[in-house]
Amino acid sequence: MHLDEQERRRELYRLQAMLCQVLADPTRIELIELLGEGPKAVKELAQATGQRQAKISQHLAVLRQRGLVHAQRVGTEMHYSLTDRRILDACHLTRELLLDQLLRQGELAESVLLGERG
Amino acid sequence: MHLDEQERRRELYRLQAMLCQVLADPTRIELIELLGEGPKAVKELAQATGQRQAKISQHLAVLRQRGLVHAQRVGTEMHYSLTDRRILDACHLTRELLLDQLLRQGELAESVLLGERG
DNA sequence: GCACTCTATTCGAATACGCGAATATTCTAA
DNA sequence: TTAGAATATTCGCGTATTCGAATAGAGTGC
Repeated sequence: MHLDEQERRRELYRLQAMLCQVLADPTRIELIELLGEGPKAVKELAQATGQRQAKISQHLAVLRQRGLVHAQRVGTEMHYSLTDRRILDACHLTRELLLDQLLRQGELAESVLLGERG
Repeated sequence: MHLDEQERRRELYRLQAMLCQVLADPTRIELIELLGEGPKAVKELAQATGQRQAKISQHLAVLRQRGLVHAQRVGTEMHYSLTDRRILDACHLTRELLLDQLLRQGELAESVLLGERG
């Protein structure tokens, strides 16, 4: 299989979209943030997030399949950790973007309110 | 409505997930990259991506609704541009992550092959 | 072996998404 | 006002995702 430049670029976009899809879930984002503090067992994660264990395992499976986290058995527990701490950077960058958006929207809302008053 | 610390954080995760969802489509990523070069008309974007106009408009609508791009009418054309160039940074960071993942997987594949041979 | 803990998977239903096709809207020019 | 170009929207279908509920492993200790 030989791909020309454009096809290669589009294939990359496709994979990148799949990666973003993994980050497109609030529970998974929270898991990534928690694992940013260090390795944690599933039970801990379930407790910290307040979600059912099955749900956490499901999301961890997604993160695992996409290679974002790594699992290691310790007795009966599974300890999960991030495979690459830059995953956190990506999360934080998108969060910054989000906060700026919210700020802008806030300004917009404010100006709208001012406009209504004027 | 008053939210405690944890609820506020989870609300932020929810919004962040929505933002990532927008980035979780190859066509939209390509549009963002193209708009990174400067403002472009819908027709140009359709041409550059090789996709039908309706599809491009649909994706632009998503980007617009989420505030990632801004549209300006010029005659009969609509010129789209990025509202914040850091959207590009976010895309590039996730792409770096992806490339490293692919590299690691390549190394893994290589070691598996070596293992098979050994 | 059995009981217990921790974790993973499967299933089904509800919801959300992406797409093509068709249609509608908006502007320009004559 | 009619034609035509550029863009937007709607609709319907196939598919993917998420969740809870239930169930299945896997490891430990007795």
